[in-house]
Amino acid sequence: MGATKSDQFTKGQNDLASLAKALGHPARIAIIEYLLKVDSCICGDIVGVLPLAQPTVSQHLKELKNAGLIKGNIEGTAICYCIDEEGFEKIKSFFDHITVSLSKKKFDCC
Amino acid sequence: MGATKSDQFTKGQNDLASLAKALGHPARIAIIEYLLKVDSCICGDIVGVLPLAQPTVSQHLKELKNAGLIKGNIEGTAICYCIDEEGFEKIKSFFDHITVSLSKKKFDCC
DNA sequence: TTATTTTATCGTAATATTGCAATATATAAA
DNA sequence: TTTATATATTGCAATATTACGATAAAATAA
Repeated sequence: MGATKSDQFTKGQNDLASLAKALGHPARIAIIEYLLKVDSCICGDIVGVLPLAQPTVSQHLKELKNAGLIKGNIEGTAICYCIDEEGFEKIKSFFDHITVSLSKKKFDCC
Repeated sequence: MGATKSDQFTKGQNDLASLAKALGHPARIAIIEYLLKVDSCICGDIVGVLPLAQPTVSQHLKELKNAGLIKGNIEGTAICYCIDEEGFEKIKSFFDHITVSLSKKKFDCC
């Protein structure tokens, strides 16, 4: 035991959980916030911004990329990372759906 | 090492990460979807809906509750769980902020 | 009172995540 | 070519998560 029973849930549930999981670490939230703050998506200085060692940052970037939340291109000796709007669209539509449901129903019995 | 360096990040970053992390499991996504689907927030049959054992479901419910995404009241021999709108508001405002940022800037260089 | 029912907690095994030193890879500059 | 610079990968230790059987707790029903 111990492994998530992914095959027992729908693809939609697993996809959403993967996106949320990728955002479930303060370092990765910080990376996204930094990408939103800087004007360009060239961010060769991302390692210097975070309180973590270079391999650790590289790993977090990889996870965000795998989840479809950021995109990266080789740019000479540096890597150009930027927001992947597609991934964020998926999460946003989930929360928009929740907002609509909440406005229709009354969940104030608790 | 292996423990998350939470103290190196801001409270806002940690709070957001905690909320996202709580949604980072398909079973917890399934629980939220179920709560949105049923008309009432009385959900004594939540264990029967999920492909997991009762203690595991109880644990997932506890995590959602700790994260502030659901609320629970003792209701006789059953527990009444329902959506906690406050938690979802926090996440939604984060994604709304991202959407605004994305519409202002061009992240299409990658 | 003694069942019965429902949810929570404990204990533990299996697996996953986090973090970093060491090292590899790749491009640019000298 | 050699050197410098930047990012990726490997390997491993520390910690966290996931899942469930066993058991406890709490309220209702008989």
